[in-house]
Amino acid sequence: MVRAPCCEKKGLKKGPWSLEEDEILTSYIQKHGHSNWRALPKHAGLLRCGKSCRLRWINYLSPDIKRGNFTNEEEQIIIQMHHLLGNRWSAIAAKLPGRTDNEIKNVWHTHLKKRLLNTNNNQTNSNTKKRVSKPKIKISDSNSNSSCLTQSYEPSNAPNYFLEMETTSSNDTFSSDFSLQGKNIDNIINWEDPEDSLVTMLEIDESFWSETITTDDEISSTIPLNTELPNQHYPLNNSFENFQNQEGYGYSSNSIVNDDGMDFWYDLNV
DNA sequence: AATGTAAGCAACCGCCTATCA
DNA sequence: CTGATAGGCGGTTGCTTACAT
Repeated sequence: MVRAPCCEKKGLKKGPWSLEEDEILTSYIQKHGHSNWRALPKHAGLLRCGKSCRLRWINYLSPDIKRGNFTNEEEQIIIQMHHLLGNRWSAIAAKLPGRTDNEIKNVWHTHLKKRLLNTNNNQTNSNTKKRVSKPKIKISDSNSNSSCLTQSYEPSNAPNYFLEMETTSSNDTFSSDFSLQGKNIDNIINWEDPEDSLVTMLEIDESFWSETITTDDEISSTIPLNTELPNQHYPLNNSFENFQNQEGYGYSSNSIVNDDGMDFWYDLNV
């Protein structure tokens, strides 16, 4: 049985919101909050479905929304987080306070994707023989010397680990997820919580976008199967499992292949 | 000035998961 | 355990505006 869309009730308005509707919704939420979106329009006197109200509030009316053009820094963050997370717009938005997933999605499709494609084409044209290395995600001991672009995340009471990423991929449909010899990175990193997250923003570094030749042999040793990960320090969540189910990607112990045939590696040195 | 085309963006649609009875 | 419901998410649509011819 297929559930009917919530907006199919007769008489519910669709399309752009009027100023009056905005004022009604804003006023109601400021007074009563939005604990129940489905019941909200009825109580507020709006001829909209709850989903529509929620979307309007979250994407436009909420006082937390930051308006205006994206800064270069914000765009770089989106680009890098997209390389890490793929089209997980809400997760990316969690790293950009005041920006909504919808807004980020729009910016990606209208600006950043084209920009990356152009950049990639220029690079390809300038050196067509250059092989693009496979993107590589590494988690390594913070005490080790590494020349890789390094993101430090050092939550209190946690061992010092670094998340490192090397990639030359500019594939606009690139999506990613990680598992570590059967242990997935989402069990280590709570992407949704900026307070507890191991991952803060990757530092912008020109080398991040440079093309390097990487052979499989260069990838350092992977974590032994019996290695204990410091899960006790990091809240578990099930986003990996959800993502896996939604996207249906196949993955093995240390490589992932997406629909476009792109694979990548990660390793964990402890 | 009129028309066609592209770009930008708000909003909708459908699916998924979490929750609860 | 099962089914219904609500909230959330990503993909997509379609309207509006800007720009080109």
